[in-house]
Amino acid sequence: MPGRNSKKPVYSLNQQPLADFKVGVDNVIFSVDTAQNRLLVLLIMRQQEPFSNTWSLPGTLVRQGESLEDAAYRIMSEKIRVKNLYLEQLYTFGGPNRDPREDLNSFGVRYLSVSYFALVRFEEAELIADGVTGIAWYPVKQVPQLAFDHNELLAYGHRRLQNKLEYSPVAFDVLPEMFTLNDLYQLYATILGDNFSDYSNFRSRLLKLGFLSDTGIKVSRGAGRPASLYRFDAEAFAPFKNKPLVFI
Amino acid sequence: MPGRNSKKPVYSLNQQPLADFKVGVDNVIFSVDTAQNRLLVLLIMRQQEPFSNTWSLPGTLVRQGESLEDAAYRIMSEKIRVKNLYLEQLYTFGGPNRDPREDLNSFGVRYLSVSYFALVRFEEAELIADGVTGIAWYPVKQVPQLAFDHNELLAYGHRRLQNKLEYSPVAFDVLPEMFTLNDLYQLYATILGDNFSDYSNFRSRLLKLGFLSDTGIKVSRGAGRPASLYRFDAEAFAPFKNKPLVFI
DNA sequence: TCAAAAGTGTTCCCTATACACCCATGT
DNA sequence: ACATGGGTGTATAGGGAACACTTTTGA
Repeated sequence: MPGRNSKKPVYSLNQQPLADFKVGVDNVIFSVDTAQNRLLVLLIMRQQEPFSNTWSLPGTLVRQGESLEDAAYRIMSEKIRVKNLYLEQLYTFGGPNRDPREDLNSFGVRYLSVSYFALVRFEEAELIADGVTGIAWYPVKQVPQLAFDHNELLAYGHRRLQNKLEYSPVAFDVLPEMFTLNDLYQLYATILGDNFSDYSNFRSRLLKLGFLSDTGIKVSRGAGRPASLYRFDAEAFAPFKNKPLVFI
Repeated sequence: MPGRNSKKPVYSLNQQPLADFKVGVDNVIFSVDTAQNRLLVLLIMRQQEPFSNTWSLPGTLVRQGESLEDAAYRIMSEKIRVKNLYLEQLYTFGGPNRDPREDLNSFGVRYLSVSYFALVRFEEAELIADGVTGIAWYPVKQVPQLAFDHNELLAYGHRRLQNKLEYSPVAFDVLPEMFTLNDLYQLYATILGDNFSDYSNFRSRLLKLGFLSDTGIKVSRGAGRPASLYRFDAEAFAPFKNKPLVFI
């Protein structure tokens, strides 16, 4: 294999030039505003070309020695301070001419984008405003036109989030240590859309599964009977691991 | 942004050098040997370092002007001649030091791998033996130690195939135009493992869904009552599109 | 004492499962 | 005739959807 930086393109065995890539990572970061029952996504106002002054998903280019997941976490840490989160790879877009930068001064270098989706706790997620870049939580239902193909990416991430929620216990990664069953229900309802299930049925189904333990502690929120705080019991959940399990 | 092939690494705004990538595509290609009821995967005997003389999943490096999916299809067309197939992106591996080539004469270039999984018709898939490279269908249950992290990749692809089968009509992409319900049942049984469902229940469930149309044509295979040939009716299936639909 | 929220129970219906049984063909 | 595989029907159990009802608090 020829060395790096030879002026000629690298050829494979059958003499076809290989493409050179920079790799970007874009994150679809969701959170749930339980007060207003809205699903939010984190957007960044771009300051550079291409798509300057356009909202976009937060992204970065992968650095030397950095894994894809490292890069995904780095984006998070540069934009928000969070404790609880769930992160998972989404999809990879890599067609030529996807990124306008390929046409400019790139000299044949292509841009490939690996996307991740994340779910974080809204209450604890503190946005890092650097005074230069615009950054904001947008209700998913009201996102404007985004840069690149980010609208599609968001749609794809949204679908994936909905599936994850139905089939795996992501919710507990993002809920406080102790929570009421109504907190849990609201989380499901705002992500999956209303009418996804009756509250009392949701309740009994989950309790019957047996991995939610009642702490006995009661909390009162305004009028009404106080609610029990529950805790997710990871040990009791273990047998369900990797099993198709439907929560709704 | 600095031009290509400058001797210095490319720096982003905050002076961190970006990684340069070559992008590989690896395919997990499945087929079903209905005669012997075995799920097969296509393996290639590597001829080059690293992992020379080791079985591996068929792969290639992405060329200039070629999309990821193009590359995935190119792998297929270089190894087998197929008509019916289903292809879908799987996962992207991109950690540093994943590929031993990065240590050799790569001078900092990293190798990222985007994997695809495919399902093809075994009967029509004609392997292209070039006399040099070993190529073979291996029963999934008997695959040996593979190059790179390909065993994990295969396991991941297998799980994804099973899910796909349960929730979407992939089977019909890979079945002949007309097929008996037993053909369909066997396909499901060999991929999902036996005891996934009773035959007669599988039968009535699918027929009730209403997107399989009886052609009236009968085929006799040895002893026993002749079976009806059915056809997948894409129009009748349309309403189920994107809906969670369980076949098993 | 009444509204609001938490929590329990009941009814109905649908469907997955496990079979038993009938049908049409080759030998 | 009978073995073989295709195809139909039925009885039962469990679970989801809808909703009525009870309990415990704040105002």
